Amino acid sequence: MEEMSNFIKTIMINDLESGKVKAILTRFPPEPNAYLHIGHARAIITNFELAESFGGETNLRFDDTNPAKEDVEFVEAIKKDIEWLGYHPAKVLFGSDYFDKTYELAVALIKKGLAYICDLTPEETSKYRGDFNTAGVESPYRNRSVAENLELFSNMRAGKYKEEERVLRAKIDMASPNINMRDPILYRILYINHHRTKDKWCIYPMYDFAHPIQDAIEGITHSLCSLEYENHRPLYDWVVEKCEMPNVPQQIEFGRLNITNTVMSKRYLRELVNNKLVLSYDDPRMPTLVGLARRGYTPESIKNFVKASGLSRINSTIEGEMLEHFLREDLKLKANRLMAVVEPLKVVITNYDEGKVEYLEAANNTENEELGTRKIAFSRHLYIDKNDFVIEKPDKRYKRLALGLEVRLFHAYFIKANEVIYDADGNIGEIHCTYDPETKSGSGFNERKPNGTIQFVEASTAIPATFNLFDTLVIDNPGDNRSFLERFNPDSWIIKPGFVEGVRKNFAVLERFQFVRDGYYAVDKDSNKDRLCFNRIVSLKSAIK
RNA sequence: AGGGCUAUAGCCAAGUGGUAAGGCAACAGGCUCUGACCCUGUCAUUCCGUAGGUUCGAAUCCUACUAGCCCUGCCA
Repeated sequence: MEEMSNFIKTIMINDLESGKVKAILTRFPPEPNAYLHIGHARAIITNFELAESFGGETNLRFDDTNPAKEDVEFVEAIKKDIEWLGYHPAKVLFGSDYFDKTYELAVALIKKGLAYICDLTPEETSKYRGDFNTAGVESPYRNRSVAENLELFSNMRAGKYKEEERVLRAKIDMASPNINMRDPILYRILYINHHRTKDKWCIYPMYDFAHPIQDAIEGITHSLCSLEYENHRPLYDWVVEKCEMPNVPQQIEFGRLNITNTVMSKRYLRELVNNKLVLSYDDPRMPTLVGLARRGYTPESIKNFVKASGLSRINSTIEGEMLEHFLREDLKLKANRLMAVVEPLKVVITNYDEGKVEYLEAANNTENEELGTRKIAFSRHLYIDKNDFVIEKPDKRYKRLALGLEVRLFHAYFIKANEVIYDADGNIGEIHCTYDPETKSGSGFNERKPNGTIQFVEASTAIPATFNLFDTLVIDNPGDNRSFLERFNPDSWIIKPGFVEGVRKNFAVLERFQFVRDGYYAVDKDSNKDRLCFNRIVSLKSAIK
């Protein structure tokens, strides 16, 4: 599990050994325009873990060069998410911190004759750019004098032109097969209040110009980004070279991470929230980090998942089962395992005194003694799960309760089902059982084997709970022609009322239950910290299928 | 169509000339006061997109082909 992102690691090792770099410095550069999701986790974890493995560091730098889309709400949320994952950026920076320097470098480029002010309209610019099969046509403004460019650029900054009236362009090659090199725009005019620099600027650098400069200024050694920036690397390198940055960062691309049956795009997530199909960005159905946290995912489980799933130059779609596996694994020894009943079925212990309640000792986690024990109630009136009872044992593999059979109630006694009481509709209403005092949990009773072990809760002390049954990630049916919003089915989030055992001291009422394939766990509704239960197996398996 | 990139099992993914790691999923069995967990076994038998070639020897080198992804925002 410690081995990850080998191809990048190899590059770093080589650079360190050859003396090209002295220490590794990476950065995570989100644009503060959305909440982070599990896909971003790959970038965060890769950057931090890789740097750390070489004793290096990682900066958090907000890429805020487009004030039209960005907001402080997101920078705060992103900071929290990174903290939640357990990472500590060496520095927290903003692209806008470098606006002065970026401007200076643009001026320097103009002086070198490597950049010019272009008066073409956006439409004309696009037309002049050509296409995949046609070389671009040089802008008529391409050969303005340095002096004129300098004056025009200064005027741009001073707010003498309207938006879209002029831009600063790099003078590279209009015939390049890489369209990014056909005199890319470096600066555009935007009369928008920036969330940090307010109205100081009315011109803003484009990503392609700002990003390499920011990396170089900070001394970033390896600038990791996703595959779609491959075509931008020549431009990235051009900027670093022509701006004569003393520090030369290296851009390395890697594939994005997707999860099956999950929608990850910012646009769709935003639509879900804006159309109120989910409660908010931290709705448990969302693949955002805050959503996953609310569903009970631990930072460790996400980190282990990302590390184990590796990294390559391929956009991967990993099965959701793998994410769940790492959650189960992480929770296995950490979580207190309480008992719960999703679909309650009344059980009356006919040979137990009415009104008496006894308390039995139960391990909070049978695999981890350190989590201690708790007292659980037992009385004449109990609930078990409907799925744990059938009239007649269907086959030898059936390990639950049936009429005439005996099972162990986990942490308590053997009970034997003697009679089924039907309700007015003819459905199974309750079961009358007898218990055997000699089989008390921990007594070492060994004279006969029960037909399995099931969970229960004591009726008078049980706490009503809400179970979210299918609150998986957002559903996406690829073959369906309807719009994404129409395909999203909020009802896939099935909520069932049930009970959780009610005797415990240190936990608030549990409200949200997340089913993870063969087990489930609950999240404390207030603190979001305590994760409980990892027990009930059978009924959930059948419920999910 | 021009350019760039990628192709290893159902899903991820190691491997860079020496005879296909690992994880998830799946299947079979064992154990069990949770049918979970745990344990055991099976899961690419000349095979690494296809076809050729070089070599004593290739997934790894060469050639050709095929498929997929990205690129014509004053987004990032």
